[in-house]
Amino acid sequence: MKNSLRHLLQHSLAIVASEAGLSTAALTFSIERTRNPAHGDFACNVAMQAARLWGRKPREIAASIIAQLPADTDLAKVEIAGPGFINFTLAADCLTRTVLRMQDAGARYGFAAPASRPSIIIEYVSANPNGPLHVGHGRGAAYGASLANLLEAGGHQVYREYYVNDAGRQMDILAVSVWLRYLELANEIVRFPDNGYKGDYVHGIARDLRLAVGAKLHHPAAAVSHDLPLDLGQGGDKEVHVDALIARAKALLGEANYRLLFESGLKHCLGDIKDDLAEFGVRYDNWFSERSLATSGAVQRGIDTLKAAGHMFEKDGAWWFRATDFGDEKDRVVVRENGATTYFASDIAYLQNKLERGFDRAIYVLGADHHGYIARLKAVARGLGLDPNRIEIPLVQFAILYEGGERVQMSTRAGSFVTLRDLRKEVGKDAARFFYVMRSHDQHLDFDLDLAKSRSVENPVYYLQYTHARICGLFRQAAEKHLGYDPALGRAAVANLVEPAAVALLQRLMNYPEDIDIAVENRAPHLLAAALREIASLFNSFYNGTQMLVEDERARAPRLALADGVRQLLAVGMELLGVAAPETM
RNA sequence: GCGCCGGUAGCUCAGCUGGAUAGAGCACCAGGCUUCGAACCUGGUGGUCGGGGGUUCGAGUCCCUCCCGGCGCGCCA
Repeated sequence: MKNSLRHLLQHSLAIVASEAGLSTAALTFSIERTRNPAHGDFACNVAMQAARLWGRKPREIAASIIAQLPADTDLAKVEIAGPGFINFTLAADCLTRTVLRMQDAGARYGFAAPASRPSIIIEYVSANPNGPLHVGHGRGAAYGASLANLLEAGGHQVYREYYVNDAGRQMDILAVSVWLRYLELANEIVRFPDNGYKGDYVHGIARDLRLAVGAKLHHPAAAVSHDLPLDLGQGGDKEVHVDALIARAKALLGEANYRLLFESGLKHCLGDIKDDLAEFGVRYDNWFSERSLATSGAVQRGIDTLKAAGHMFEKDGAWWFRATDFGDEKDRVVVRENGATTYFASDIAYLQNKLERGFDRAIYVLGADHHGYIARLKAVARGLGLDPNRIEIPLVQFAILYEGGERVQMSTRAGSFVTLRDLRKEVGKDAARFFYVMRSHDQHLDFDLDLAKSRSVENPVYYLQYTHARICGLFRQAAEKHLGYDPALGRAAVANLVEPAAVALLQRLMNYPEDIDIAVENRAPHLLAAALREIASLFNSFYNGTQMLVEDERARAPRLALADGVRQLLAVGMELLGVAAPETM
């Protein structure tokens, strides 16, 4: 609708401008839905914009434009208002035909044609597999999954990927944490490192490991702790201490057994994460192994690419990426003095890999604490000779947990956190998914656990589900009362939808495709959530004030057609957000 | 210190490229079920859009500055 109005206006504008010998080249204008019905359906600011450029009065320009406007069957009225707005009122049947458009489009109402927009690889969560997901990860999961669905609806081809950090020091720390718990089972008590993973799940992994391999990994406590540098709690350095412990584990266990230990931690944690996310309705097309980047030579190739392009230099025995050439704050180490590649080296390879797989865009959904990555990754893209605009990095702000009015501190390492699994058990998948994406990802989220747990009825997700169930109930009632629904008659008689509440609902429904567009372009699933709530609310107003199951078929059929359209729209919309649409509650 | 994200009703938050009288939910007040699902609906109270400048026909939105809060600035991942 906006587009066709824009066409009409541009046609008219060209005539007005040429008659006055003026140019429209620098002229931009907006067409917006009005909020006030007295202003018609759409308003355009073109006359005011032109007034600024041309130095004439806005209302005079508006009058000239209207005079040249071609006739259009969708338009009932065009008028000047306020400082020079041009207000458009649509023809009545243009509005009611929304019901027909919804029926014709079916579940895809508001969606763009598949593959009509650039293809996207989107990565979300990608938490290190060294413990269970906590509620902070939940937000990234809910946002990422909903966004991926939304992008698909918006015509993007979407590929969902999880980057598994199955290499690196954090995983080694998990391995030794498991090992020490394993030794404890045989009464070999070694002081647990301050930097180790203290969560209960580590004991569980250790027990499983003991069952699986027996005493194969056993060593006396004295041999393990012999001559280790002091830990933080002993007045030493926790990093140095834990690194020494890792080295000790490798030395005592040997390559094969250390691998066994390492894999037990990885398998367990990754398996737990996969199950957790699946139960949360968060799915992936691929789980991408970080380690595979090293073994396949991708890491080396990334480094070579940067070297060949002259963006690497050697200093203090290490190899650096000259990120400052591309707008980053500082240069970044890629290969350490000891020859090991950094995590950043994997990032380079992974980005190169993603874009070379043929995706037009790569979206990284990251936590707000990773914002330093934006400049860094864009610098890498440019260094690799790729367009940095192909990378988008929406940051998900922190979810701050409150329980009993107190802020809950979270730390994976200290083992004190609320897991995503616990949250799902308490508030349910649907409420949790909706709660997470109700707000802008850019906004800090106060997650009141008490409210979410004990008074979950107040969660707006129930409003949507209730509305959906209510419409389903309506059709059950229709069948019982033998007041059937004739879709064809509904189409034929849509002009009978004249109640103010029906008109308000139809207007909102007519606008829905635009809502989807805006949500897609802004990577903002919360806008979809808001649109669904408004539509549900408008439907409930209509429903409450108008008897649906009336004897008169020509009144009943269009009302039911409208209700059916809303039902389907809500069901599809909720599915995009990962929320179930029950038929009864 | 530098950088990123915020500051909108008592609370939690919406507010697409700058548009008309700044919205919703909760809370509070007053109403609505012999009738399709009252987990609903109708109406009302409630605002220096953090402060101050600026840009212009017009600023919650853009620019500058200050204040407050969160987060980040490793040869960690």
